Amino acid sequence: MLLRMSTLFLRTLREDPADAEVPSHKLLVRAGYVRRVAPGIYSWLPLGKIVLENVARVVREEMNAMGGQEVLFPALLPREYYEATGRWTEYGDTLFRLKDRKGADYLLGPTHEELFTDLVKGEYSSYKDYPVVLYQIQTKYRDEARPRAGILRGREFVMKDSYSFDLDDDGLKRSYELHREAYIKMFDRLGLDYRICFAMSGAMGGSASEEFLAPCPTGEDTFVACHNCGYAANAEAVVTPAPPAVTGEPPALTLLDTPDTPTIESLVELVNDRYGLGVTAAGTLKNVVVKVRTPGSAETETVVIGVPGDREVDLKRLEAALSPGVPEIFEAADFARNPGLVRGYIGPQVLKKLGIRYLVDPRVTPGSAWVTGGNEQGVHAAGVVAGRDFEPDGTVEAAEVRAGDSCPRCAHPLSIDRGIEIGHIFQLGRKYADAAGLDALGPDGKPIRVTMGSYGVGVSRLVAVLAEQLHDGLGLVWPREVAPADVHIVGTGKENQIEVALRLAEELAAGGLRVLVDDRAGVSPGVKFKDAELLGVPTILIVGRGLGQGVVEVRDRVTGAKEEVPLDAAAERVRAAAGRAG
RNA sequence: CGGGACGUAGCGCAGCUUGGUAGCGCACUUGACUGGGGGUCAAGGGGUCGCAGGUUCAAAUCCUGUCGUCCCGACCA
Repeated sequence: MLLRMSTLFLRTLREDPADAEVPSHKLLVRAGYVRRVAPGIYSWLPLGKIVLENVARVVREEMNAMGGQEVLFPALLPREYYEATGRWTEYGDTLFRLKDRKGADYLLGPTHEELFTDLVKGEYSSYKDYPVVLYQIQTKYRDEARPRAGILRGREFVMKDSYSFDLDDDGLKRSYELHREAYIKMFDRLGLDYRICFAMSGAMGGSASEEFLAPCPTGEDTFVACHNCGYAANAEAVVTPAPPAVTGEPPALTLLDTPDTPTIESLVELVNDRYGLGVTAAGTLKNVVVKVRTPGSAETETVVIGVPGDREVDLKRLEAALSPGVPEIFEAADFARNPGLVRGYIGPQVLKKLGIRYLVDPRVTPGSAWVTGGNEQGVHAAGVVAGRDFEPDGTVEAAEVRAGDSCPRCAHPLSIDRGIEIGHIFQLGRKYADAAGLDALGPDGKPIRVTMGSYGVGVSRLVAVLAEQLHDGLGLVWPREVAPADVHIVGTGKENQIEVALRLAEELAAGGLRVLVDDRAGVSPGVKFKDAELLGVPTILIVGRGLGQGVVEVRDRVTGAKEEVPLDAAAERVRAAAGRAG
């Protein structure tokens, strides 16, 4: 492959685009890899397209190696497929919907569980056909509430999604493990820094699930990690270790006169000043009211969430815990309709009487005593004991996770970081097979319900994540496997440098190397160097002022190391750098 | 959904307060110089000032509406 800068469709930008915040977005636009078309929708220009294809190639190779077979479904889908599984309604506003000329409902696929399931059902009917793994690399559409960060979180993106079909749970586990290993191989090949985290299976239903997160300050996902036992989990999936139940004589319930205590801090201060109780914020029980909406239904259920007062409710965690229900804010009008709930002074003592479901943080163990609302303006209560003064309807993981919280596995303090989800694997189970009636005929002539796994990799997102993790002050720094070229040859000078650069380029390209050569006439050396650094090809070969002495310069984009090499040894030197010696 | 900011050349921005000739940098074209760090000089091309309505002799500028984009927030009892 030989790309000539003199004719390449490329324009680099000196300035950052105004709408870019994160490094990957700025650099991919500046380096001429992508251009914005609409919010969350981008065009891939020649160099960007090459990188995208390279990432897809790595993903494809590893999928094929683990036994996956590639298919391709349409992005444009009729409503009926998503009707059967209830996702036409469950998916909500995130689904891109459209109508054809007859007024029939269509959608742009956000994922393709239904299609895969239906395809297998149509073709396979015997237990002898299983197991099978199918995948596709395809454009997906999600009408995100707020697309942001350029390629990192778009409304149109390329994703590899695969599905495994097995006859029993052991088979599913095996398929899941195979994917896990394939993902490890592909992400290692891409040179990424990533963590495998326990995850929630979310709206997809199902059980075991892990996310591959690339640590990154601009990441949208929060995850915890234990440096003692290796436990790592998405914040939404972190399990709070429950302290043991409290035994012994419970304190008496007493009402406290607490005017003007709108915040937990003010409450703690006043209670300690006035009553000398010595409570901390963690000893108070904060009760948050939400409305929980079932997707596709107009009905909402009022639910009260109880968390220790020193912690906020993490809406993402709550949402994950209540899924597929969607929690909504309880507004003033809602309080007006529920006079039993006294804003700012809610205590769980009355909830049973009001018929309101009460879910508590796991720290609220049986027998534990709390300072909480007195259900009357200006009144709180102390010695409110779980199991005696109120009975929770269940526990919920809704409280925020903090650095230093105990690891659920070994009790070591957890660290907390941000990351970008690049892959997700999970054991779907039989949800979609049930919806589609996907059975295999067993050896005994009886149907076996198939069990499925679902596995995703954000292909276009990986391009942005690589840019995010691998760049410096000068520009992009691609790992060789996905770089737009193996070598970027710069010809600069007014003698015959460009001619020599082109000759070298042709020689290397003929030998199978992917070559980008800067053969632009009348462009100053500074500009060419800056462009080379911005574009991020791993090896830069400069044919410049040294040519008179018969030497050229080889630079390593990653380390910045420079080396003078005789002209006739240059090709061999570049091949060695590209791992293609000989 | 809520809050904030912004829509002026392909990109980044000024001009708007105080109405009257649409400007700067990058990019682009031509020429000369320069030739190892986004170089210099000169001459150019490129604009329905988001859209609609209004005020006015006159609107990028003032008023009303509308559309769009970006950022922040999404709950603190």
